[in-house]
Amino acid sequence: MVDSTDRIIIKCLEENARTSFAELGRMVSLTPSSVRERVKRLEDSGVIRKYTIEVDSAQLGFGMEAFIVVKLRSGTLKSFTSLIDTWDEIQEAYRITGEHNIQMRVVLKDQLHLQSFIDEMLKYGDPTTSLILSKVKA
Amino acid sequence: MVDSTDRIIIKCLEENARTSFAELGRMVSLTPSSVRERVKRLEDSGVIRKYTIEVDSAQLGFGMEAFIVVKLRSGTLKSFTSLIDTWDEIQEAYRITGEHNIQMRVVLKDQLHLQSFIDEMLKYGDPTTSLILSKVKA
DNA sequence: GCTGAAAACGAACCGCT
DNA sequence: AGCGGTTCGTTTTCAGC
Repeated sequence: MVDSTDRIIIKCLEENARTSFAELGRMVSLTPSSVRERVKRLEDSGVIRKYTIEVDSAQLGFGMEAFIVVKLRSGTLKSFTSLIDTWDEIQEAYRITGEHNIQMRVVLKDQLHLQSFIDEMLKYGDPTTSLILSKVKA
Repeated sequence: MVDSTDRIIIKCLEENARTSFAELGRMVSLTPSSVRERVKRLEDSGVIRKYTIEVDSAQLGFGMEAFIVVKLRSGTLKSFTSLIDTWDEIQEAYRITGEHNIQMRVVLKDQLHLQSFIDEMLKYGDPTTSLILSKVKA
């Protein structure tokens, strides 16, 4: 379903999601029309989930970034996941295996903000916080 | 430096990084030229780090996704970080505070692949793995 | 699945305010 | 910072292979 040409296109779009079909075509020796058809297929089949940007949240006033894993108390999973969209601090969240049930990456203004967010998490389970010092890859 | 108009533009681009300047202009009541200038400023100042896509790695043959945190042995940090770009499994990696030094998200073909990757990590420190069950947000 | 051509649209550039 | 005009490139669509 996904051939080597598609894989090149995907890699280019991972590098720069605004690459034109014309330029993608130059990379894979196809016309813009053909590339367009392939990209459409990749979108429709869900291989390409989303076109997005990576943002420096520090410059938006969120100088603190952290991973928080939560061990939810029994019975709180459903209410927790239904609330997850309401917490703006959460950039991404995953259900995971192991000691904890949820892993999240959060952005926060400062220590006080972190404290209040942890307090919120304590309503549902047992959170463990690791501050992010720097991004080492991608 | 970043006003409320910029914030709207950023949010739109997070939703769809291929939104045209023309359409962004409609959202914030500015001409395409003005939006272009703002976006350029956001790029140059590093607020917008990258235009990228989110991909369904399962459909690319990597059916297993995991978070791995590593507690590096003393002295191995530098060699580890210099090698980080050579491991294709690692989608993103961060230096973090706490018990472990490195947090990564990795994609893998299957259990055997996971095993060999963990073996690789064992050369540098003590890895702990949590499989990703599903993405709950964003 | 890929191509090529036409029409529509958007991006880039620049002078102006 | 924002605007509008020109030019140029890109996207879209579609008939044809």
